[in-house]
Amino acid sequence: MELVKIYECLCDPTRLRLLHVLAQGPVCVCHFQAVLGEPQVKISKHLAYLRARGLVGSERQGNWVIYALPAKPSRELQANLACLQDCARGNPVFKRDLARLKQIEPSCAWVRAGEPQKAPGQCRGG
Amino acid sequence: MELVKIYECLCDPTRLRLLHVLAQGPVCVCHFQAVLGEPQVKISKHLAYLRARGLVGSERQGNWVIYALPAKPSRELQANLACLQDCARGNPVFKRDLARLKQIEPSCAWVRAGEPQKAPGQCRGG
DNA sequence: GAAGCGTATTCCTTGCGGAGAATACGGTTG
DNA sequence: CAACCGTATTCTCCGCAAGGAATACGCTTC
Repeated sequence: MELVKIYECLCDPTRLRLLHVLAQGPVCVCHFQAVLGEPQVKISKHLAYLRARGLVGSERQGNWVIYALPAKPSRELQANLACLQDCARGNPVFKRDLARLKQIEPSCAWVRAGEPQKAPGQCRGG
Repeated sequence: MELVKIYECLCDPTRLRLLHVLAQGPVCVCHFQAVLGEPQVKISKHLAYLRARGLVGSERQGNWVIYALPAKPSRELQANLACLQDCARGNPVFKRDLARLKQIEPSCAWVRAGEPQKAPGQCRGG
């Protein structure tokens, strides 16, 4: 059952936060580090887990790797991502993640636009 | 996060089927055996897993133990159970379970009514 | 109270996932 | 090409969950 694989991806708090943030749009690994406040290995491994199961896709842009939700998620995935968004409302952890994402956002507008990066500058939102 | 516990319960095919069937109403263990076609140990252990995490409740009636979804599920649980019902539509495994449940149903109307069992008779739907 | 039924709990083995440390990789910059 | 950055992949340890076999439990019946 594909459903089970989806739930396996959802049954870890870190992955839940990653997917919740990704619902806002593509994000690179170092931003995930800043937003979640978790070490790079942890972020990277959970993203690999999600990618291996088709819940996210990735694309390299220079040094950075941008992750995004699939363009055409399956019906099951779509339903569960929507459910997650719904359940996340009111949860302080998820809200804090979004707040941090907003703070960082301006420094990576090019990610959203899909343009190649211009300045080598810092990726971490600071 | 309570959400994670819910997803941990959902990431096994047997438990998914149990919960899906339970959405139709209370069911006793031996009916689960008949409906899912799985051995008693397996059913019983997965039900214990769900009960320990508050996803189901149980009540003894003579020799039988009847399981049911909680009367007042949390918002998260409610949302995810609804999502599961939605995703289950069109899935042959889930459909087959419901079909078997319908066949058995007449033999355990007393379960639904909450009455104590009358005849000792066979519990397995046959 | 002994036998029978339905259900739960051990015990064991197996495999997978999580975490951290160290290291390897690909790409960019001088 | 050397140095550096961002990211990925090892490796090892540990805990938990799944499965099956055997057994224990609670309740009913005779």
